[in-house]
Amino acid sequence: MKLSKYILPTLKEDPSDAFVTSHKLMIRAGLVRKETAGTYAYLPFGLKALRKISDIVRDEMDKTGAMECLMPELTSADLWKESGRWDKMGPIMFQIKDRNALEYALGPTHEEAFTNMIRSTITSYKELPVNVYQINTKFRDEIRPRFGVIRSKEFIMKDAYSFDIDQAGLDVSYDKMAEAYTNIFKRCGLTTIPVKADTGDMGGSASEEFMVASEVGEETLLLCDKCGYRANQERASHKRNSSKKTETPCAMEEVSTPDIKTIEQLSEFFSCDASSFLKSIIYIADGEPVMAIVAGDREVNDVKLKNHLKCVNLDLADDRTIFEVTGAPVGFAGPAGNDKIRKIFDLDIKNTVNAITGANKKDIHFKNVNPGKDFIISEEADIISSNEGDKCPDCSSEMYVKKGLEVGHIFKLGYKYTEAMNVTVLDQNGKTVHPIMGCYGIGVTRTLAAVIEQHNDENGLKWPISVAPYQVHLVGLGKGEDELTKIEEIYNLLIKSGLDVLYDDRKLSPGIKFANADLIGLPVRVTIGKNYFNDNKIEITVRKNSEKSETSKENLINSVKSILESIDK
RNA sequence: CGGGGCGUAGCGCAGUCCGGUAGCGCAUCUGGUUUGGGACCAGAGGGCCGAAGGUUCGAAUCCUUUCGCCCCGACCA
Repeated sequence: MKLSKYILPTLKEDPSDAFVTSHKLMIRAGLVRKETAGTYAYLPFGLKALRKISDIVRDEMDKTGAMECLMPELTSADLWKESGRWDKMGPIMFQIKDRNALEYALGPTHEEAFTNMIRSTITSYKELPVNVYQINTKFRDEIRPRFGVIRSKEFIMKDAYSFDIDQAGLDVSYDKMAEAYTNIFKRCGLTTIPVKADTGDMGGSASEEFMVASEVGEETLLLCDKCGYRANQERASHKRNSSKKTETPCAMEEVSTPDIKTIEQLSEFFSCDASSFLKSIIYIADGEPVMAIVAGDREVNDVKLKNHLKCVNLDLADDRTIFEVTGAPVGFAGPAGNDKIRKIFDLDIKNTVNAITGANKKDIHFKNVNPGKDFIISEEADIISSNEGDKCPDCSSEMYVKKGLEVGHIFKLGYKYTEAMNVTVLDQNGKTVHPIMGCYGIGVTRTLAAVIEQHNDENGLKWPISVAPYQVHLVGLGKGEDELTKIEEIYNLLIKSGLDVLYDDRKLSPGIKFANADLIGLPVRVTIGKNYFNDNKIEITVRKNSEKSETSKENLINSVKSILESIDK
């Protein structure tokens, strides 16, 4: 491809609306253009990289025996109503009507579509297991799209769904996907961390996320290097201290705490550590108020609480509700002397001694509050988030925290959809059974952004060869007809050898061409200039490490190919 | 949805406080000189100042409304 005829709108300056590296570079290097918030147009250069990624995904998926399909984007509301997600996922879906007022959703995911397809095509255990997938656009009405293509309203995803006759089969299908994912991300030049994750609204049992360590990551991971424990903060747990404090329990008494509400203010007022308090947070779980009680230095983990309550909606209660159920304004709630509300106690609470907590009266706290004496631990669960420094649940050594960007997610879904949508096959005994499902996603467009997050420097992109839009960047620095013809010869030579070449044939000064080559970051740069016209010397530069070498026209192809082979090793 | 910031040429920005009919850099086009790390000279094109309404003799600038974009939060297979 000749650059003079190529749409590659590179930018010298960072676009004003981009904040993260990948977003800036994707725009500066001419991969994408923003259409509006959360939607991007892929230009030729960006699409080429995207294709490289989807080709890798497709290749590895096909190797596992999975079959590529293509589901409609316009999905009937009936499908969603059947699974119960029309209302449940409502806000995230773009729900639309046709002229006859029939309802549709632009697919935010395709469990229903695939399940429906399988329902009408598979009838016997002999046909199982199957794994079907697609690489297709997803539409999600994100509350806040951000970071370029990392969180957008429209993005490309590879989603796969496995159907097995039993749990043992699902385990095999799941493991195959885990392996394929490891291969896929490795081939894309990404270092990923597989972590245990929450299954969220998807339901199901096991779930792993493939995370790329990144400052722009939206997830917090808890990691233990000693035993390899890796979990998303949403579901990470930690080993608790099992022993009770040795202090002698004292009698509970009221303390006047005018206008002192936050844990911070309380710590100062009582001059003691945040952990001495019982923090009582009021939530509304599917319309019912509940109180979550955790140590003052801890945060309630909404996901864990939601899972424990098995509720669909969990929100912080508004001020009025808080007043109604505690008899006090925000800041004075506590488990002691309040029997009206369902209370969930964190696992640590039973070991507290002489704690301080709200008295359910304005401007009053209790001190020397003790479980068993001043309140009963009616319901106990792990409802706090684990933090840096907490002890690993498996080996008790200290865990640390890293930010992660989710590029892939695999689930053991279970029977949720096959039951809800009544998918059945006949088993060996001629009995009607539901197949068991797994589902497996990869954010393809997000993976592209992740690759760029991991491969760049101050001058621009540094493509791994596997996803580079072109392998070779040919920079021609020729003047007259003669010289230009000689460069053209080299260009043709490179192309004939099967290499994918971008030839900068523009009439621009060398500085611009070099800066541009660095920006768009193709793995190998071949420079044809006066050294070639005078001494038959061709310069090869490796973008990744700036290593330069010289070769002749005769050895060019071999040199380039051997460099390409060695670079990413 | 809450809090903050911003919409002026393709891109990055100044001008807005203090009203007088729009400017800088880069990019683009023409001609010429240049050519191994973002060259130079001369010339040219390009903007209803996000939109609507209002105040005024006169609005990019003041007032009202509205739309959009970015950041933080809530949200998030």
